[in-house]
Amino acid sequence: MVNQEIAQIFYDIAQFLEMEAVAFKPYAYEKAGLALETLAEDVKEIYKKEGFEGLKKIPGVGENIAGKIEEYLKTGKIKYYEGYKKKYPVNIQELTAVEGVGPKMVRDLWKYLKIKNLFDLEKASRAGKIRDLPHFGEKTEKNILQGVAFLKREKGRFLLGDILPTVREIIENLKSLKEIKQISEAGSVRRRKETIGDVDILVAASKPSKVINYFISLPGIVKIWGNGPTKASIRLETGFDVDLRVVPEKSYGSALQYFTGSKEHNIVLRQIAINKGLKLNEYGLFRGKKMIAGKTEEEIYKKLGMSVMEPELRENTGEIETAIKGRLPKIIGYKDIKGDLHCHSNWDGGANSIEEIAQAAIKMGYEYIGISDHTKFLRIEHGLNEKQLVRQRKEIEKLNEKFKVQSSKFKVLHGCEANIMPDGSIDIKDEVLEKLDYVIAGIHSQFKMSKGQMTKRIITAVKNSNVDIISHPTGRIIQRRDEYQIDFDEILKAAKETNTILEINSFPGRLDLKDIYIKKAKEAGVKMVINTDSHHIDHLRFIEYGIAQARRGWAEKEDIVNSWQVEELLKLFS
DNA sequence: GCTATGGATAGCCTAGCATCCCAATGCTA
Repeated sequence: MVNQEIAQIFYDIAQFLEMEAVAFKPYAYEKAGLALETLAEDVKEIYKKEGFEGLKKIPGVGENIAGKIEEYLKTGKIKYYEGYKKKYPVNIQELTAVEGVGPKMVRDLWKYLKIKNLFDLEKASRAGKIRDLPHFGEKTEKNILQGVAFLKREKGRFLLGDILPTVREIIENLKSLKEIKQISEAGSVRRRKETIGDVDILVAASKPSKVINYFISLPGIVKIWGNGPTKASIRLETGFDVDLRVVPEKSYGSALQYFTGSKEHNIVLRQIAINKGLKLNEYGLFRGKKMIAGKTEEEIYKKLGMSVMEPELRENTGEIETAIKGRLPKIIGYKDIKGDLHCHSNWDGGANSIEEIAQAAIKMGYEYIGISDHTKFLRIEHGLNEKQLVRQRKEIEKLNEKFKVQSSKFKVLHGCEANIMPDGSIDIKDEVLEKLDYVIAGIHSQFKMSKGQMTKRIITAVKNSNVDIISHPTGRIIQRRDEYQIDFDEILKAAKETNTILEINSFPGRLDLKDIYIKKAKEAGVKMVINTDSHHIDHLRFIEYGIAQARRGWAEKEDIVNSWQVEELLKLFS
């Protein structure tokens, strides 16, 4: 999307301005970039419909920046930006991505050593050329070298699903210290963002130094970035960084609030505090020198005139205004899911039998489980044909009989994950689809179609009366594959008309739908289902990542059909 | 450069830590 391209340019401009130590403008460009990035509509469309004035309605976009957006839409270039690129022909994002390198350093590295990119930076630091520059030293050079090595190895961000288990382990480990009164993850982990830069852990403790010393001696640490009396930062051998911050108990709530973020959310909160004649920082909420709140997050939000909100909502995407009006949604809870409708069994090459999956689901406290194996087009995944689906149905019926005899209310539902062919048709005959409890349809081939074609393809599937659910609707794979070119609004319209459900796929690398689409679907009145797409019973636990994503998209129980009773669900499918 | 207030001007979130140089700056969160 063109939004992304322009946002990227604005981020670059912000960095160039930082290099020149220009006041306040960098913040303005960054803000505009962020607004574009999180904007659901295409700026091209906005400009087409509402022109220059429409651009100015985007928050953080005024006369000048709107002009630059217009210039880009018309010419594909922004002269102001081209000027800076000429003046500083450096890859600023790449260089500032190195831990410890910021715009001012980039400026000096360019000025003295003509360093343009990561390659130059690595070469110069290896050759020991950086240590002799003014305001640089041996230590800085060494840190830069390590930063470069890390960046080359990882792209710098990790999937939430790869990180959360380790974070929980660390927290459990720290809890063994009796000095620790309270502990929580904070930052993007607590907000359950789909990718995590680094991990923040917050502790309230009586003897901070003891906690810090224990923390920096945890197993699996490969590097200690720094440690002071109240904070420490380490890198684990798994590759990601963990920051620990220790605060006194009376400030735990304000520190948790502060370190949970997001940054944008906090900026607005601080502004609200200032408007009320107060000051908010990580130590508390103050009137003059008097602390009026800080022990809990609840009291801080309350004093600022709103109720406390779930961390997943804190992205400054309207949650503060909504909270002030007292209209925060009651978002779906982590225990609200009653069953998983997207599980692959050993019939299509998954790891477990249907009975094993059912038993695992019962253990998770589910009331039902849906078996949805691939269908015949996906030969590589051992997709089932019509005959096999009929045979599979018999096995499931037998299993359900068994549960009935055991007077268990648990139910196995029979579905499939059929393929949406390039023309939008489904690779299984209607008369077989009709006999299943439900049908999931998804795209597994030919991802690169034009926007018009792809939208039409999906809408054709949505309108098929046998199709109940569209799996991983946008097809993106985090850090690996972009979403398909689609007109999401059109798809929503069709889904609403036909009561078709969109999946929130919980697989850590998919999380598809993503949060802004979930919000849009909810607003459009389109129902969703949170599924894991399990190929092994160990994958069933991924459901929490899908739930997190749903929460980030403000979804409530009524929006998520597998938080419903099985009878309601079957009624919807029929 | 944006926003808010009022029609031109003020204000823009805040603090700890490391490094380099011995008080200030830059980076990060």
